[in-house]
Amino acid sequence: MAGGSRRDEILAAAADLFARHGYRGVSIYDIGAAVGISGPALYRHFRSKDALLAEMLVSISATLLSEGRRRSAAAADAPSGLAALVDWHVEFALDHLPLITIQFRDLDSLAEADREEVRRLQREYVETWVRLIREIHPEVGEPAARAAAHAVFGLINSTPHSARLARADMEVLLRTMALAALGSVAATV
Amino acid sequence: MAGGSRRDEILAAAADLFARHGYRGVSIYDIGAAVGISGPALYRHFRSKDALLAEMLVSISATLLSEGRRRSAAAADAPSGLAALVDWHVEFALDHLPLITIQFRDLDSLAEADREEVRRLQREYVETWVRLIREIHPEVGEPAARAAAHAVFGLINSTPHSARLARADMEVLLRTMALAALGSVAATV
DNA sequence: CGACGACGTTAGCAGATGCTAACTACACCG
DNA sequence: CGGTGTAGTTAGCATCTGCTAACGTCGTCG
Repeated sequence: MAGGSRRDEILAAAADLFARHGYRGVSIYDIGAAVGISGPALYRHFRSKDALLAEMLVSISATLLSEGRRRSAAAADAPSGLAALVDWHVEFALDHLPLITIQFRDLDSLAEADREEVRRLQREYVETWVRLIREIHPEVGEPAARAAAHAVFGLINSTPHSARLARADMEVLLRTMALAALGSVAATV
Repeated sequence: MAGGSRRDEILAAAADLFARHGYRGVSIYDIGAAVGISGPALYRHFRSKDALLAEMLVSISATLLSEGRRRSAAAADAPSGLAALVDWHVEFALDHLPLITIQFRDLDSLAEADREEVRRLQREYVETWVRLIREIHPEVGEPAARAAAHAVFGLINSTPHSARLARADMEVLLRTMALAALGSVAATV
């Protein structure tokens, strides 16, 4: 059924608006106008404004996790697994710039249940990174590895704030910096 | 005059609330309640809710800039100047965790004029970094250096998302990763 | 053809929110 | 003692916003 096309159109428009003005800074009228319908027509496609955001955030974190697992598992050894994770995250961040912004800015606008679901997925994703980091640097403690993973996310997710570089150059720059940062972690023990 | 104490108390409480729920997720009643007064009493100290946020953001970026300039200028050469910037930014991020969150999440909630003022200060701060990066790596283009600076900000500003490490350890970890990331930039040309 | 389901419209309600108005309590000072 | 400025109170207005209700249109299909 191609009936999902309108839903997807709405999701994309909403993502763009949320990224620019924040979840609470966008009304359902704004979202409707962005796809050519007006206001409450959204409720033919989504149960609530919250549900729209929830679907967005859950799908982001689920995609990050499943594809991240797939790629790192396909690697021959730990270092190339970590490199695959870096490549995947960079690729995702550059392809879905608005979603990256939303995920770590509007997460708290979610209802308890959905927020927990997203947090769970994010935690598992982080654990994928942590496991590989500690496999490569066994002397690094788990909290330090987790903090390092978050730091690399921050580095890669900085895209929305710069993005004045050609995409290919940006890809190389972020990957290089991320790997260098990860490689330095062992020295901090 | 110690009359500024109430203002400062309000600013601190508001920063904390804004960081947790976002500017638009906090009402003036919430802020009032947080300092033991109720609602509209805030207007004895600030012209508007916007003005409160504006003062916060301008003061953050002004502090970052002026102290950043001071410390990097005091360094003997470019590499130690850049290291001084890293240290300063790490120190600030760890000391003012809520402010870091607010600055790059609620900037768009500001009125045109104030937002421009903050952006100007931020741009000048970034330029301080860019100049030093290019002095060390002359073969790196200006856009790449700027993107690299933003990436390092992202790395350091990841603090709010982790922070499970003892402060001293976090300081070392972030500084090491930031310097390693910066050192790798030349390899991307 | 007529029923129906999908998708859209406008009107309007209920609650939250920024801000003003009017008033009060009190410290300070000539 | 009376006047003044500071810092607080509550009541209430105007606006915005999420959401529901009631209704219209149209393609599909038994």
